[in-house]
Amino acid sequence: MAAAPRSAASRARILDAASRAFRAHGYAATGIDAIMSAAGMTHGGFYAHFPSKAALLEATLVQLNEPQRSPLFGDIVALSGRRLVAAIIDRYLSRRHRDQPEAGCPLPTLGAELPRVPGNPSEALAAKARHLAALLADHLPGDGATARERAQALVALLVGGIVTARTLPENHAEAWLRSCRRMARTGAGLAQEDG
Amino acid sequence: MAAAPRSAASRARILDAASRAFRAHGYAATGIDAIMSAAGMTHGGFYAHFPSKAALLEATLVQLNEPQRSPLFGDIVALSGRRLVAAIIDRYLSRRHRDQPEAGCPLPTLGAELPRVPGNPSEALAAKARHLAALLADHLPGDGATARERAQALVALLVGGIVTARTLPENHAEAWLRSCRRMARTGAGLAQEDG
DNA sequence: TGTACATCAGTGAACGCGCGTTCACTGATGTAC
DNA sequence: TGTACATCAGTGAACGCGCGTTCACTGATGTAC
Repeated sequence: MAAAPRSAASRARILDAASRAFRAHGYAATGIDAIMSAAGMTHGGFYAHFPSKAALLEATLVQLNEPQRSPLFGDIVALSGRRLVAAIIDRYLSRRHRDQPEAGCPLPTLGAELPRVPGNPSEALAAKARHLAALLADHLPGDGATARERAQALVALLVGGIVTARTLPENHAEAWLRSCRRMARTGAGLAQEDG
Repeated sequence: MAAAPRSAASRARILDAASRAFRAHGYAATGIDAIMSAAGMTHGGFYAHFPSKAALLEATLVQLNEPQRSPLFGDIVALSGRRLVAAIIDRYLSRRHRDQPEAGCPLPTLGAELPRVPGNPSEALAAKARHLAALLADHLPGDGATARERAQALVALLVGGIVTARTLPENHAEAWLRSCRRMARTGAGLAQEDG
């Protein structure tokens, strides 16, 4: 039996605060002090819940990989086929996702930083990319190999669409995202519907 | 007349070292000490050349926006039309670019970090994205509006392809990049040639 | 119900350490005469 | 050609500051009897 958790509620608050802060400001730029403040505590108590900042990062990524926790896709499990694919494209490449990194996918925010952090935390990110590609592949038209290929490129387009849209000023972001959504639908083999 | 530069060669060495280090390790994670060491000097002399670390970042981005300095495209100015587009896609989404961030495009490495840094250094990155999109649009098939749209999404796919491929382990990166290249060619309206 | 004690969760001060920045100084180079 | 001096480029020690981590301590909760 592992040691009993101290306070499950506190641990969950720390984990949630960290998950949002890492996505909003990056891993290195987020201090434990800020995380604990957001969780309503002082920084000293942190080490009763997690052995290190690196372990906290790992825990946030594991949690984000739980399907039911997936930030953007919680309520679209009822869909399937091209309606599912279209919904993922539209939610991922949305203005809301661009503007709220703290509530979005960790790939655009942490994808560039984590491969440089010692201890391979980017493995969890790679798993996220592969899971998303597998989900898309299951619902794309075409045979298996073609669908898998398209799904991989689609993930890249989603991630890159958000990364680039976040560097652009607000008034250019919307048109940019629309262009990305259009290529995503075409690349996915979906019929072009509305803009 | 502005003050005469101290040592143009030293300044250029600092700028080059910083440009590579920022792309390799990110902006915040790169110390002035490391940059000056790479330039063959001690850290104290830095402020004779640049007023601050932020100004150094700005200078590196401006330099990377000079067309003739563009890291990946130096020797393809002779091409045009779909051959140019195909060459950009193949070089950008290459194993070499994935493996050598310090010599590559700043968008995948700094795209997520700079929008969070105070002082809007990401404006220079946005300019990079727009310049690349404009270059592609000039050589894509289709009318102006369509070409511009496709070019924007293409930039997103290029950037996202490298970001995601860098999170993946080496043995999966090659197939992933190939998938991205294929969708990029299709999305650009090019005929599918070899893998 | 009441008392004594053990355990628990969180506090806040303190520790190294590295970073951006400053600055007095050194040695080399250039110029005046 | 030689001397005296000013200027320049880079050195290295020092400064605050913030961060990850540690730890002695406090107050609250639970349990034994």
